[in-house]
Amino acid sequence: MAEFMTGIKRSCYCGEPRLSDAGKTLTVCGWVQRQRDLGQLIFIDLRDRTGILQLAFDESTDEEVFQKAFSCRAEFVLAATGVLRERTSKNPELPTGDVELAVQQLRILAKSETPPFAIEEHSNVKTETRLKYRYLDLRRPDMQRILTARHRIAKCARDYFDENGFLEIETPDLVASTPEGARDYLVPSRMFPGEFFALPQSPQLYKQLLMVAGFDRYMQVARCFRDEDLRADRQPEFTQIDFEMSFVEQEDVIAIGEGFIQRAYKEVCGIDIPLPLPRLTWREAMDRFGSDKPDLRFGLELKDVSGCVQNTNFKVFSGALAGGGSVRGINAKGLAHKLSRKEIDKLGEWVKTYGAKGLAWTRLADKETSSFEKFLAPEEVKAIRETLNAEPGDVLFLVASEKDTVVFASLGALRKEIARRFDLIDTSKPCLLWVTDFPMFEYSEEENRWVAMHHPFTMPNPEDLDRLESDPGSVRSIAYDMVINGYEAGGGSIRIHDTQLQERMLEALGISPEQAQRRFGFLLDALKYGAPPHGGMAWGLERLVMVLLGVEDMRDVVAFPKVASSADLMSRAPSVVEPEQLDELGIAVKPKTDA
RNA sequence: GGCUCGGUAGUUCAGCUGGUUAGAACGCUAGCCUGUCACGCUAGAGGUCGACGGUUCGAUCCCGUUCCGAGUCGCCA
Repeated sequence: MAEFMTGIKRSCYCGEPRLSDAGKTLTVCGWVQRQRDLGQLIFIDLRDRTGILQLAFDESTDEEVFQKAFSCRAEFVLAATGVLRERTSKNPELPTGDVELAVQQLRILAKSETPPFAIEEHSNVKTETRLKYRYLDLRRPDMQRILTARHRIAKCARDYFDENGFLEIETPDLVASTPEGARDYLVPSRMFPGEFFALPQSPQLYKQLLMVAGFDRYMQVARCFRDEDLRADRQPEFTQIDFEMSFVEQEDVIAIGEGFIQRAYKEVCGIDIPLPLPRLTWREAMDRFGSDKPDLRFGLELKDVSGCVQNTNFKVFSGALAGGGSVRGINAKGLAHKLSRKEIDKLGEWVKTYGAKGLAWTRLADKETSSFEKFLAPEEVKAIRETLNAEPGDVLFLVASEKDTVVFASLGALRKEIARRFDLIDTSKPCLLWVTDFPMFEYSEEENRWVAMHHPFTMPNPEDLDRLESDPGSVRSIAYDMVINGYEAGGGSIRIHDTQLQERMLEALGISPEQAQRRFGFLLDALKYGAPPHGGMAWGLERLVMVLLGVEDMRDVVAFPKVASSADLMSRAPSVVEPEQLDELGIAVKPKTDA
């Protein structure tokens, strides 16, 4: 039978008592980390979210209390009252290691079954088991630390934006579905059978409406939902630190954004981030790093060698150039003796997953070997080597494709892989930057049309406006991403606040006025009633926690995360529902068909 | 949807070319122990080798299907 808290009150956390508190009568509550039974002497390490305190039971302990201590097992929940005293043998490993509680009263508030895994730091238990018993996993000190830091980052955001005149305003979680962008999670409507709400992918439309409504500085810690496949750094439900402001241009938003991240690093990590943050245009980021979220903590920059093989007879290269693509390469400096022929071949197979047809390479070891130089004229080889600054001991990697996107994706990934494999990343300090001047559109092969790279409400660069219809691919937008250590930590844009321009944009995207009216007519209407120039940005809170704490699995920064199939292993969601529930919603579920 | 990897005791793992009774560590249970702190010592319990089917005299091992998990490509305005 469990005991209760009747008549007792916790006086402090387990991690708090110090030698200076010796002699005080304390009551602590927590979980049994470990019980050590030495016969006539029992020690119990009691744990709560602040730390561990040793409880001591000896010949001075009441027999009944001693018997209770004897029966304690891992994860029992205790309340212990006693006198804090100096230890005879101290434990320098523990902040409370100079003292122990000589227990006079002990209540077993709850017993516990033997936990499926030990509740301790750095536990080496597979994700599946941890997630099934997430409430136990979260008892571990590292998880408690992460969620505490997550709270502090969110609080820091609220403080910072509050101090800068922003109001936190909640936008709805049941919204209209907008097929642009990610797949929506749908919620059936009971009142309108056959109709659906969507869960928001972001508060985008609503925060723009708040600008029209005159709340010229808004922020929100907003829950967002995207029904897409998961990754180690992607969950289907996540949180954005979102803000929007009126009467501003890009520089104003960037200044506010930088200010927040500087403060978050200071408050959470104690790290000073110098401002302003460095910037790269999207073009430069792609050309030099093959990525719109480049990790600048290491080199291995891409070089365009198309010019060196302009008139080459080598069909792989000439074909790529003729098709409108390029030939680019990176120089894995000094790695010739660390990268075997076999490993290079494996990398060649690996880049194919990014659409590359292959990987051309030259290994400048004692004996030079190359997969492609024999097909080139000597002056072409010379030019390539010069462009890549090739020296003995280097390995050169080249990718040619008719599509620049393939060249960038392959080399960008290869660059990261080599850095990771050979430990070339300087992790001593974080690397933050802005990537600006994103293209307005990207061509969707799937849909056979231009789609908005950011979203359809993004302001095009006024300098490029005349090419909106004639050459959409060349139009830049007033959009910017904040990149931290190679993660897209946040992003935003200046929005279109002019009705005519917004209509022109939708037309360029191939969205008919009727479609537009149906999907986000309320925003288009609102723009007609005096919309101020506005813009903003949002960070992924989970990404921020990951990058600030150096955590690599997003599940570790979410209290109750989903697994790759987007299921919850603990609650077993999603689950089938009662036929009555479906009836009420007017929904018939298609029976599973055998493949 | 594609590709790759994994599933063996409560946990983390080992298990050779298919062969008698599937092992280790930690954990767990019991006993002993007055200064431990990853206590120590002694003894013990604990297995549908993810599931189903096939090949075989014989399958944890080989084959097929399937379930679950991980990574990744596609996807993620």
